[in-house]
Order: sequence, then C-alpha cells, then structure tokens
Amino acid sequence: MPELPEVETVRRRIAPHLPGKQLIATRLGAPKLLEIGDLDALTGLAFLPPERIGKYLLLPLCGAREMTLVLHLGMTGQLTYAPADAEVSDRFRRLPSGYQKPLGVHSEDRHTHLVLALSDGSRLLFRDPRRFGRILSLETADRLSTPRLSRLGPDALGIGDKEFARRFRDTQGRRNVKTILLDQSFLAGIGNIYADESCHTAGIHPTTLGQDLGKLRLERLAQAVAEALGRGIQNAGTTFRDFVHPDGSHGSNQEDLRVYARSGKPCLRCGTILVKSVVAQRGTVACPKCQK
DNA sequence: AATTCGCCCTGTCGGC
DNA sequence: TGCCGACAGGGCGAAT
Repeated sequence: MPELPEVETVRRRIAPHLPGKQLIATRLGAPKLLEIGDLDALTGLAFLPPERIGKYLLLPLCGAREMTLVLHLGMTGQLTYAPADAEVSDRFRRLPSGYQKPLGVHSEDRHTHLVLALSDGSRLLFRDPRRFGRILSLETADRLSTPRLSRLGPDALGIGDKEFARRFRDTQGRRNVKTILLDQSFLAGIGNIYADESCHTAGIHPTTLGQDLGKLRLERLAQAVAEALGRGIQNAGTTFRDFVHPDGSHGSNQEDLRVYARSGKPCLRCGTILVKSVVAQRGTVACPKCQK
C-alpha cells in the first residue's frame, strides 16, 4: 500500500523525466477513478517538478493555464514511466508467495487506467488492479481547497518533534495512538505499515490512549515516526506485491520491517512472539512485552 | 459531535 | 482440483 515513503519514492524517480515536456494526450480507461475535473484541460500544458502531500502525488503543469493532476495510488496503484525507446517486457517475476509481478516497464493491460503521452514519445502509466486509487484534475491556484486535500494535516515528513507534540495534544477525543497516526488530518502520509513500525520503535502499544502519553513518550513517538518514514524512503519503499518504482523495480523496506507482516515471529528487540490484532479496523502487529 | 460501519474493488490464499 | 469465503485496506459518506 503506497504510503508516504512509497509515494515520495515515485515522486523522486519520475522527477528527472518530466520538466519541460508537454502532455500531448491522455487516455482514461476507468472513468470512475477520475473524481474531479477534466483531463482534456491538461493537454498541451508542460510539466513542472512533481510534488507530494501525504500520500498524494501532485503533477503541476503550466502553459495556457495552471493545472495540477493529482494522483492517489490507493492500495495497489502503480505509476510507471515508459521512455520513448522503452523495451516493453511482459515477463513476470514469481515472488516467494507465488504472486507474479510484472518485471520492468509493462505493456498496457486491463488494469492500466490512465495513460499520459508526453511530447518526447514517453508515457506515464497509471495501473491499479484494485481501483482504490483516485485521479483529480484541478486548477493549481485552488488545488488545496479541494475537499480531499483541504482535509489533510501537514505532511508527516519533516514535521518537528514540537509541532508533532502540539498537534497530537490538540487531537480531540479518547482515541488510541494508532488511530491518531492513521488520521490524515493529524499528519498526512502515515498508513498501516508505518503506523505499526513507528509504534514499535517508540515502544508504545498501538492501543494506548493518546491522552495517556507523557511528554517523554510523545517525543519518542515523534522521533520514531521520523525514523520509520526516513528508513522507508532510504529503502525506496516497501514492496510486498504491488508497489513498484516508475521503472518497474521494487523497494527493499519489506526486508527492514520490525513488526508489520511479522506476526508470530520473534520481536527483534526482545524475542517475544509478535501478536496480531485489529486496531482502528486495521490488521495490527505489536510486541506484547516491549510495547506498553 | 465523535466514532464506527459499510462500501468500493480484485487477487490471493486457506479450508473443505 | 476446484469452489468459496475471508482477507487485505485508504478514504469517504452514512449511521449510530
């Protein structure tokens, strides 16, 4: 599931390919994914450097008008970049689970819902088997007032410990730590994987009520979030099955996870068997001993 | 008014 | 082997 580190990885890797190129055509295979706006309004415009807010990827364009194409990759979204001379590969790689993942730049298939044709003959392909992703075409000037983006809190990357603590204390209600971390209006970008990882690193159980965290543990949580996200970006994202880089390669953070997907395995810190439960309607893995 | 629930979606996997 | 239900879950709108 693409969270902040995965989307940031995509942003960084498409960034060198876009600026200066024009968007000359679009093809929308799944109209329902376009939530707001009109793709035709984007054609003829030139790409500016891509941006990111939380899990949203923003592709600003300029020219006759200033527009931004906003993408949310949902659960299984993949944004790939096919250079003009790209060799299309329909080979698959068999993962240990038996799942077959496309290898390299793949040809368009029934899950490819948006194709952007660039002026140099290259293409951006948005593929999303589960179709939880969303596409928005917005005027750049008021893009932040669109409902989805206006609800977002500050980006979770680069938030300072003090600001983290201040916002955390301001969140109303008797909510547990995991619910708060997943709340995109608190901080934008944290999803299920990095919420669990952050809690483990901080030594805090996900079901702990937010109001029960003292100053010290709150500071540890802020640092743990920064560490988990930073490590995710360093490892170029977490690939279980669906997440791929724009060139079809994959991240390595799945090899560096402490708790997520490690239910029943020993805690890397204390050796206790990790326990899976449901918190905030999400599968949650934690160490019963060193997360209190 | 805060919180939970149901829904959207498809591929994968375990059980029988 | 094959069918089927359960599961994965981000975000929104409806219900509680």
